[in-house]
Amino acid sequence: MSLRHAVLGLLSEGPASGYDLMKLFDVSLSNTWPATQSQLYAELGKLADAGLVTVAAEGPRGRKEYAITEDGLAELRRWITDVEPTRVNRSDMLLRVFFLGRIPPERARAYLREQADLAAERLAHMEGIRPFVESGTDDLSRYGRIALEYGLRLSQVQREWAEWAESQIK
Amino acid sequence: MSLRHAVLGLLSEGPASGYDLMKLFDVSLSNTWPATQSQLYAELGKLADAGLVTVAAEGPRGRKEYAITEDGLAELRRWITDVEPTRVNRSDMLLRVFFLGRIPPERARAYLREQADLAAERLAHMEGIRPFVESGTDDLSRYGRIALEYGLRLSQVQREWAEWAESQIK
DNA sequence: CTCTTCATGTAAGAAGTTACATGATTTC
DNA sequence: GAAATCATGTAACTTCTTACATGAAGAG
Repeated sequence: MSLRHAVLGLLSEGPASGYDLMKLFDVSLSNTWPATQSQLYAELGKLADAGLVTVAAEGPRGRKEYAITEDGLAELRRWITDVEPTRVNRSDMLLRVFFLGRIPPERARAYLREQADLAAERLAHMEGIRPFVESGTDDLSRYGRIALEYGLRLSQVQREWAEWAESQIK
Repeated sequence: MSLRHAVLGLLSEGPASGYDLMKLFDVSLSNTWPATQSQLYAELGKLADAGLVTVAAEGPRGRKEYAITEDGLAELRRWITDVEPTRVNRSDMLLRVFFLGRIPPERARAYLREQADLAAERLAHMEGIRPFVESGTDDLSRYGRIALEYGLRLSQVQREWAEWAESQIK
C-alpha cells in the first residue's frame, strides 16, 4: 500500500488539496511512484475515513485542503522504519531481454541500442534538472536530491550495461 | 500485459504445463517478473481462448501441456520489437527516501545502511548462482546471463549509492 | 466573454495478491 | 501406507489504468 504512504509523506510537509498533491506527484514522485488523479482522490477519501488525514479547510470550487493527523504521521513513520521494501521491482525492459533469442540478432542489438539511448536521454534530462533542485533546503528537497542521485546512477549503469549487452550478441 | 508475454516467451522455448511454467518462473523470471500460480493458470486459459497457445497434450492428473502457436510467436515478437517498455518502474525503497526527513537522522542512516546491506546480499547471491548458469547454451540461458549481469550491476550501484547516501546525512 | 486553470469525482476493466479447495500419482 | 510431489483451479480483494463527467473561479 505505497500510494497511501506517498500521500501521507507529501502531506507531512504541509496541507494540500488533491489538486495540489497531483502536481506534487508530477514534479517529485513521477519517476518513483506515479499516481493518477482518480487514484489520488479515492485514496484521500479512504485516508480521511481511516482518520490518517483530515479536511483542514475548504475553499472555492469545492476545494478541500487535507492535513495529516498524528495517527497519519505515526503510520508514515511505521511504514518507513518497520515495513520492508518489496524485494522485486518488475521490469518489462529486462523481461524482453530473456526472449531476445526469438528475434534476429540485428534486431536484438537494435533493442539494446535503443535502451542504451533511452538511458542516456534520461541521464541528460536528470542532469538538466539538477541545477533547479540544488537550492531547496526543506527535507523533501534534500532527500529528493538523494533520490535524484539514485536515478542518475541507475541511468548510467543502464546505459553501460545495454552497450555491453549489445556487444555480447554475435 | 507483460505476464502474457512472459508466458509466451517461456513457451517459445518448448511446451510446458502450468506446473512446469510455475517452476520456470521461479528459477528464471522471479526477480524480473514474478507470477503467482493463480495468475498463471488464468492467463493460460485466456491465451488458449485467444489462440496464442494450444493444449498440445494431456497427461496424468489432468496435466495439460501447452504449446505456443504461430500467432503466439508473432505476438511475442511484436511485443519485443514494437511495444515500448514502460518508462517508470515503481520503487517503494526509493519512495521511502523522499520522506526520511520525518524520522530521526540516526534512523534514516540505519535505513540506508540496511539497503546497502541488502544490496550486498543480493550481489553475493547472484555471484553465487553465476557458475551454475555459465554452462547453458540455449537462448534462454544465454540471454538469462545478460539479464543476470544487469542484476549484478544494479545491486552494485544500489550498494554504492546507499553507502554514499548514508554519508550525506548529518 | 472566452479561455485557462482550478477542482472533484465516478465507472469499467485489467492486473496482481492471498487464501482456499481438491485430488491423483509417485516414492520410500 | 504415509508423505511428497504433481497438478489444476476458484474466490475475494486490492491496486492501477483509462476514460468519462461536471462545473466554478480567475485572467485577459
